[in-house]
Amino acid sequence: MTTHFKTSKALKVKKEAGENAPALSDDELVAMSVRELNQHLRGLTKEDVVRLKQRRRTLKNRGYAASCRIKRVTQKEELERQKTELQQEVDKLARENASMRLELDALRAKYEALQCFARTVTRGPLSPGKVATTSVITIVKSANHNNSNQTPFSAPS
Amino acid sequence: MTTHFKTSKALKVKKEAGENAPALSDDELVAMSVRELNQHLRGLTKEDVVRLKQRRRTLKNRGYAASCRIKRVTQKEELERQKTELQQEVDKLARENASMRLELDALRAKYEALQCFARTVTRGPLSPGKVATTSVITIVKSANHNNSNQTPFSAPS
DNA sequence: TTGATAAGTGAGCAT
DNA sequence: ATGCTCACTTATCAA
Repeated sequence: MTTHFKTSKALKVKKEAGENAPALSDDELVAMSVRELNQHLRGLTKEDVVRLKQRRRTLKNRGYAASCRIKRVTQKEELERQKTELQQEVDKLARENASMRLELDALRAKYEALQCFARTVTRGPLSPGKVATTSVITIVKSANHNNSNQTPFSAPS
Repeated sequence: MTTHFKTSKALKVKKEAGENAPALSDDELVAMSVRELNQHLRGLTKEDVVRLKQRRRTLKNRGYAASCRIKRVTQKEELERQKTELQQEVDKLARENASMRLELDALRAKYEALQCFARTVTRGPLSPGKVATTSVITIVKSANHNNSNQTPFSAPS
């Protein structure tokens, strides 16, 4: 029994070795752990061992190269995404800027008109007040003719 | 003589053919025009011709691959440059925006103070004018206490 | 045919 | 040993 077992074992190992090597697919070989690999390496020629290990390394390298390319395009896309984002922010800020500039100019005009009126009133409260008020209203209307707000002394929105 | 010449010629041609092929450096071969190449191809085996042409193609491809890599990094650098540029523009616009916002708020405050004064004056020109003026000046001073402009009715810079 | 590019291979570096 | 990246080769596509 013992002898039989040993013999059959030895034969079996040899057989497995001879059958396993070609049975290994690329996917299996590359996914295998080192310990698993060593099991499959038993009973192989030194040359075969080297060959198999080299094949594994090559397969691994193939995967690394693919990762490397994917990483490259991903980073490029990310860069372009950030660029688009920044461009949108620039546009938004520029719009805000322009509208604020308009608002500022309009307020300046209103302020100056009111200032003018105030001077008139404070300088000569002797002249008829009705006339002074009417003249200021006219100035304000012409200052922001395109805007809706035509109330002389309203708060600046 | 003739025979000698012919023989020497023939030998010379063979000799040149045998010497030219290995004499061609990669740089020479890759820089050569098609017409120049054909001259060097004379008297070569079909196999040698194919081999030489293939070597030329491979060398060219090597150059193409190098261009491709250079282009890749150049484009990436360009993208990063544009990104930096946009970021600077965002910063600049944001600063402008903030300062305009301050200016707008200050002007609004000044405007409202003046408005308040104007209402006082126009509503009750019966009360003493000197008192009303003094009170407005106080308001304006407290409105922009950190700013330099403390003249009551000056233009808004 | 020429030029460009994706995929695969090996060299070499770093962990 | 493993993973990454560069330079090169090959296959393939477009002009």
